[in-house]
Amino acid sequence: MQNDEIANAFDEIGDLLELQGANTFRVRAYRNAARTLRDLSDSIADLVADPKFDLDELPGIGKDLAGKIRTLVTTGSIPQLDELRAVVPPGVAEMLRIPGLGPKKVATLFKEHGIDSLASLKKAALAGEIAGIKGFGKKTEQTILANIDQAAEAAQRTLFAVAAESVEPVIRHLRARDVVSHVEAAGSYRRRLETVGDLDVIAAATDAEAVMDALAAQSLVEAVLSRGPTKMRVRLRTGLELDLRVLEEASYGAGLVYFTGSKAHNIVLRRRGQQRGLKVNEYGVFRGEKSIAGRSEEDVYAALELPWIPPELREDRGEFDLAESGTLPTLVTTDDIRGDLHMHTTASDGTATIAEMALAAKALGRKYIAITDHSKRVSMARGLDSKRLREHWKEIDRVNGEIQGIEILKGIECDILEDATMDLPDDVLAEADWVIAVLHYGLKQPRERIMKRLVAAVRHPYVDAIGHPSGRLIGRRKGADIDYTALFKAAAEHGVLVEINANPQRLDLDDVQAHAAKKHGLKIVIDTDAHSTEGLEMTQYGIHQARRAGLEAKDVANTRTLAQFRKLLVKRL
DNA sequence: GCCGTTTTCGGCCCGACTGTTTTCAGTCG
Repeated sequence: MQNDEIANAFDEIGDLLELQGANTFRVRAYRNAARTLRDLSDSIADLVADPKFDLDELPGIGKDLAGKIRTLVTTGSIPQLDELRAVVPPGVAEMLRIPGLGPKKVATLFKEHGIDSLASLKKAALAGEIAGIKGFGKKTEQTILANIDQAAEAAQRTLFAVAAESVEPVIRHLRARDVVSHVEAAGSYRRRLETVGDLDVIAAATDAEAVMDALAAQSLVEAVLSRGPTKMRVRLRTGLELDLRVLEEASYGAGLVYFTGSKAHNIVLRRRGQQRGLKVNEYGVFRGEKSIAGRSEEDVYAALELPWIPPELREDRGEFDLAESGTLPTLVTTDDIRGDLHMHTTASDGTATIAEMALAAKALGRKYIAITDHSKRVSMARGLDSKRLREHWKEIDRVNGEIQGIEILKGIECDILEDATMDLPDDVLAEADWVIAVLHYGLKQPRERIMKRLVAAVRHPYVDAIGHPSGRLIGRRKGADIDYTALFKAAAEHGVLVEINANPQRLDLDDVQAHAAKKHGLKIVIDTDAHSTEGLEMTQYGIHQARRAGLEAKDVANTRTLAQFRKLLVKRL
């Protein structure tokens, strides 16, 4: 059983308990536990099986929840969840997805009016029966009708790179206004999550109305959804919704902290404030009525006796311990990257030639690249067989001799076949400068077979790195079922690198696994997997993921010079 | 249901906005 499934079960218990009007702190305990489990790199099923490990050592997991995890892993179900499901039909929890309907209102609809699904809710709303219910009204009924059809679809999150195209023009537009002294995107966008739900923008200005007017006039804004004295929510033409919050300059830092989140990080900050007799909110840090910090983020953290914490680490996943002990990492940046070791050319499914890719990479400041076209198994992409690959490598040598200022390595993205053998013969792979082994096919194989393939590749004498390990496509395809602990142990033993693939749809390894890889002593390589010259600019997305994993430049192999990089390829020394 | 620098009970983060109310509950982030 995967960690996600266990976390989802706890989230579902939280939802169902909340609908029953359970104690809110009890509900929160289930949600906290779900978060802990979801952020865990180790397989929970393995931890359950490990007699030396106590589950209640995990944060937010006590005796009771530890028992429920064990029950779920060993029996496949939790009796409490089954009982809750029997009392609350599945359609009731689905109603929670409609904006404006929370647990209290949904409980009223279900218990007092027998509405138990989105379909029956829609019918009642169309018949005008909702407006008459106590606590409801005409507006609520209209909101339900306006949102119910899209609520039937799963909550959509937007890839970071796509969200950037919505929020950056808005930021530029507001920044150009005289009335605005500072403006910045906050929320999960600023934390560089791989996907964002909605956008948060925070501005410092004395005239909030003028800022909100400016936003309303921005060409991307389709509709104003709500507007108060300091806060406004709009829907953009791209479909994303955006919250704008306007604060005075003296509160800007506190507001930025508050709206950057994460929620879990903020809760720890405010609790920390409480322990020091301080109140922390979006206006500042207060001792009684008196504000003692708020102008900058650094002030706010300092008032809580902490150094400034980079947004990418603000998840309550250990950053407070690092901050307190003065051991926060100096996170890797795009400027640290010297090489790009995964890209395609017209030889397989890329759109640019070797020379075009090399010159574009050079223009971005790269000192070395590896050309890694597909191997023959990927026939759709015109993958290379031994003969074509050797010819391709000759061409690479020729171009390498012609272009100054960047070194081009002869590489290959070689498939690990379903039977755990490599797609190209050993004598060919031996001639490469650099071999990335990847799974493209058979991603749905059971964990045992997936691991057999990955471990075989790691042990192979000429494999230097494992590329996009899981093969996932965010929001579209679940990755292979991988035992990451076993993979990282094997990779460490054989001196194999693991990739963070910077393609915004992949970002594979993810932040949790990349952090775990670092703890296993592995070096990570951040590659674009570019299929065009423009694709070479995707390094930044991989950097985001690496920063969220807490990686420093020294943890990333391709921050090194080519000579130093080659020394990491122990199999080729 | 969890947890401990006010510790094994009694707390558990904080405020804006909306809609439905006549002073506030519910929802959201």
